[in-house]
Amino acid sequence: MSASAYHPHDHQGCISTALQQAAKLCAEQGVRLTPIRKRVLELVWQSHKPMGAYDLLPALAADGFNSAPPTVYRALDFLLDLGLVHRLASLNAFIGCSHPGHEHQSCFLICKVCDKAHEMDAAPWFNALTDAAKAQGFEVETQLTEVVGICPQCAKESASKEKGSPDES
Amino acid sequence: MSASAYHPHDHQGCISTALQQAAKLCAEQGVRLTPIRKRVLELVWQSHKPMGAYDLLPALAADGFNSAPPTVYRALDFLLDLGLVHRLASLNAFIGCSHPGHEHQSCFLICKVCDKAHEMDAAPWFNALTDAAKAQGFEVETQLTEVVGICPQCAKESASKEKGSPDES
DNA sequence: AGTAAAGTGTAATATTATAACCTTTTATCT
DNA sequence: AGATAAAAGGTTATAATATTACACTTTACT
Repeated sequence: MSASAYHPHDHQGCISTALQQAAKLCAEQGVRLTPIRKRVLELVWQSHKPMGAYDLLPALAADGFNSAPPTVYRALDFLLDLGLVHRLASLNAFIGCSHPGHEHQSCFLICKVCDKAHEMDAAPWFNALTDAAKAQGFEVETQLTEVVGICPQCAKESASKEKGSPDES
Repeated sequence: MSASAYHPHDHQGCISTALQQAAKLCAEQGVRLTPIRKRVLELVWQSHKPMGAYDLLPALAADGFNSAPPTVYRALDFLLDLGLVHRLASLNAFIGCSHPGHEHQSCFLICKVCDKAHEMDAAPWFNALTDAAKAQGFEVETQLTEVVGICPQCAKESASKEKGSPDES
C-alpha cells in the first residue's frame, strides 16, 4: 500500500488491494460484492481523484451494465455503508477508502491543482474537537473534514516551472 | 451577541446585529448592501438552522422581489465573498456567519435533532492540521469541518422525555 | 420446487446550481 | 445635468446531482 496518493506508485496495486480488501470485508459481513458493486469500486479507484457519480455511468455502460443513475447510486450507497468509499461533500464526489474495515475518522487533503485527494487519519483532531464540543454540551457523532491546498507533487512541479510530464495515475 | 445558537435567546438581536455588522462591513469595503442582499441575509438569519437557497425564494417572492434562482444565488455569492454567510457543504445550505469581518477558520456543530448549527472557532485544529499536512508536504489553504451530533438543548429534552415545548428561534 | 429477501431495470422527477443574454440602476466623469 | 461605464438585477433555459416508485430478476433458504 502506497504512503501517498500524490507520488508515483504502482496504481494497479492500489486497485487490486482495494478489491481484495472489499472481497474480504464483504465475506466477513455476509454481504454480496456483486459485479456492479465491484466494478463501481474499481472505477472509483481508477485514480486518486474523487469521481462524481455521473462520471462512472459511461464506463458502466461500456461494460454492458445498466447505466441509469440509480444503478451507480445504489452501488455507491452500498460501498459507503461498508466504509469502502467516502463521499467528499465539497466536491459531490466519491473516493476509495484507503484503509477500510477499521473504524476511523478521515480528513481529506485535496489538491486544487491535480485534483487528487489523500486520506489522512483525523483521530488527533477528532478527539480534540469532540472534547471541545463536549465542553459546550454538544455530543459529536460524526465528522467531516476536507482541506484544499497544494500537494507535494504539484508544489514541486510548480517550483521547477514545467519540466517533467505530470503523473496521472 | 449570544454565546450559543441552541439556548433560548433574543433572536431578533441576532438578526439586527448581523444586519448592522453587514452594513458596516459593506461600507468599509465600498460595496453595496442592496435590498435583495440585505433581505437574503435577513432570511438566512431567520433561524439558526442552515437554509437551502431554494428555501429563500418563496419569502423573496412574498416581498415582491424577483424570485428566480439566480437572484438568490447572486446574493448568496456576494454574502459568501464578504464572509457574511457560510455554506455547509454536507447540507447544501447556508448559515449566517456569527463573527464576520474577522479572518477565521470555522467548524460547524450541526444538531441532527433540531437541525441548528453552531459555529465554533476551528483555529486550534486548523493549525495542528496545517502542521500535520505540511509535514507531508501539503500546503493547506482552506478547510471545511462539519460535525454532526446532538446539541445540549436536544440532549436535555431527550433526557427529560418530552416535557417542555421546543424552542424554534 | 416454493418462497422471501435482496438486487437490478427503468421511467420519471426532485433538488441544487449555473449559463447566457438582456434591461435597469447606480456611480462617475465631464 | 447629460453621457457613459460598471454594477446589479430580470428572465429563460439548462446543467449537474440525487431520489422515488414500481416492476422484474436473481439469490438464498427451507
